[in-house]
Amino acid sequence: MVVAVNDGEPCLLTIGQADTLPSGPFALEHRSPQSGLRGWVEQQTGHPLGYIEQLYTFADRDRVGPQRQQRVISISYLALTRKEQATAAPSTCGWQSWYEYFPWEDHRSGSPPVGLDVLRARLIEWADGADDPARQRERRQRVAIAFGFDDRHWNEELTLQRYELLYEAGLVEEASDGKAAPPPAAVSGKAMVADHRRILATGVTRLRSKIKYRPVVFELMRPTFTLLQLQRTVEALAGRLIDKPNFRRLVEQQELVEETGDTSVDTGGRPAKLYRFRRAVLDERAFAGTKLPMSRA
Amino acid sequence: MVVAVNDGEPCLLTIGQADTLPSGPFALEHRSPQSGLRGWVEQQTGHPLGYIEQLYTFADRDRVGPQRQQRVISISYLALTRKEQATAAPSTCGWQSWYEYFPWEDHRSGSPPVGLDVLRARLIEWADGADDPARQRERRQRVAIAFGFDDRHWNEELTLQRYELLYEAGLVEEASDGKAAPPPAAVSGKAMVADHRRILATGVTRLRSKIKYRPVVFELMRPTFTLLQLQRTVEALAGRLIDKPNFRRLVEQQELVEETGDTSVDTGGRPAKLYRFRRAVLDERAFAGTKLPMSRA
DNA sequence: TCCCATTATATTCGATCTGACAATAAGGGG
DNA sequence: CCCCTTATTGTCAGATCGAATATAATGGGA
Repeated sequence: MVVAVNDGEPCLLTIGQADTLPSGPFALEHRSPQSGLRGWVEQQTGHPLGYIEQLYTFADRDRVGPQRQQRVISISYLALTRKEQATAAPSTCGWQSWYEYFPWEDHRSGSPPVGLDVLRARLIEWADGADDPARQRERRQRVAIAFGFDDRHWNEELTLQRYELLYEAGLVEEASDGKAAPPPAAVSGKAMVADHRRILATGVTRLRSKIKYRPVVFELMRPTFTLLQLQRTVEALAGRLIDKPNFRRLVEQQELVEETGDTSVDTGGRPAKLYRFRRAVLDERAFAGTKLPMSRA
Repeated sequence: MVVAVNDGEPCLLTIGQADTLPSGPFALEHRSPQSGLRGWVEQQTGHPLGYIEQLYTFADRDRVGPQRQQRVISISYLALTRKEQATAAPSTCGWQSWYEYFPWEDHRSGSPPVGLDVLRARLIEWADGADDPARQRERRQRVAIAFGFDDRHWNEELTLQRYELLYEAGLVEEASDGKAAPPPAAVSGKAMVADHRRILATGVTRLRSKIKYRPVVFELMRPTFTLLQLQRTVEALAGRLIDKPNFRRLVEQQELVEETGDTSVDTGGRPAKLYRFRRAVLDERAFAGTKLPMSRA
């Protein structure tokens, strides 16, 4: 799964009918699958992959086809890059906004995305269709948490849980069992081959979580950028709006960026200072998770 | 990597001369390696694995031996269980404190572990032995961050980084290149077969991070426990002390536990209330990472 | 030229959280 | 009944966070 953000849209590299993630067998000439992936993508996009991370390894029997008596092992990766370079890429691959596959995940407009109410209604329908009342309550609760019902807040990090719920409820095309038709693609999103959309959901979840404690966003930025551009990129990934002054405060007090001295020729209004990522922070600081109530030193 | 905590010691299941992690080839009769692992460990320990998580998949050429022209794929897992059940386990496997392999990681005594000063000295030596001054500074900084020099605080989540630094500096047995002898095992820890100690370091890092945002500790607890026992378990994993009142506040305000009504027949002092894990929280709440400066809803 | 729309940047404020520490409660043993 | 030990509760200052306000710099139009 190769991700880039341009013009405020989080995009993903696809092949085929925009329904397949780039993939291939390991070639033995590479030392690791990582380096194989890197070479392949750099050739395709003309841009180096700044960041690669393993997502998950699938080794289940019966994953590919129904009754193959052979185990296929697939290692999925998450990679970050930029797509600006208009390279003469083969027409077999292209960039797609990832919200085409998950329309319900884009909350940047301030209001819920179109179709989310439809999904909610059908999810409640599904929950109420459970066998016994206990299971009904349990389903309703899961749906309420994942999709932010009642007084609960929307949690952008639950992308995978949401996709799994929709799958379980038969509301995405991949899970259509013939019983009930899923909603139109504008609501339930574009389907992908095999379990590729699930891998995508895993990657989105991982990335939305990761940007909060490691400075990986900068892999998606141009060498210099304004703070608003940086914010828009984070918003694109998170799928929700961020408070501008607070975002600036956060970035500045962590000393993640430094001014270049230049200002941006922008789209109107006061010119914005240009910044660059301070790569030194990667050496200066350790970026780790959250905290625990510590004891006296 | 199978982890349990008993009597305040974080333990790990080993085979061989306590230098090998349990492992085996996938059997085709299992649907997934996960279920194969589960069955195998349950048979060995007599206790169900409460939690399994994939750690990392190694698929590099040359990982096993120097010049095998065959790719071996290893999927490593982290699993949590309890070891109380004195099962008639085969003598081939046993439990070892994980601090036997990482003595420098145990900061629960309040003071730095014995031997850490030796490692620090030799690490600085290694840093100063770099080719050019720039590389020297870079090494010193990495060492200072990972091992908490100067005014920097000890960060328990950097276990993997620390092990990798020690490896790079040739201070662990696995990395001995014949040049300089690593410190004695009491300082540099017990070595393991192949890269098993690196996998272990990965697992420790992951677990130390995970306990902070997901309630996985309870997989290591008995059905009922006192808050101090819970705290001691977390401390065992984190390798550092926790403030008691603050820990209690954290656990209670998140409603992770409920009183059983009983009190513990304890080792002296006021009896402690017994608690049990509220499994319902897993359904009630979503446990996700940290926060981002959000916008007005 | 001056005003205004637009966007950037700086500052403030109250609520909440966190680390640190003090105080009180409830047992057992001498 | 005193005292030791551990459990439990409470307090308090500083940091952090979400929210909102105030000021600055540009271009465009009256």
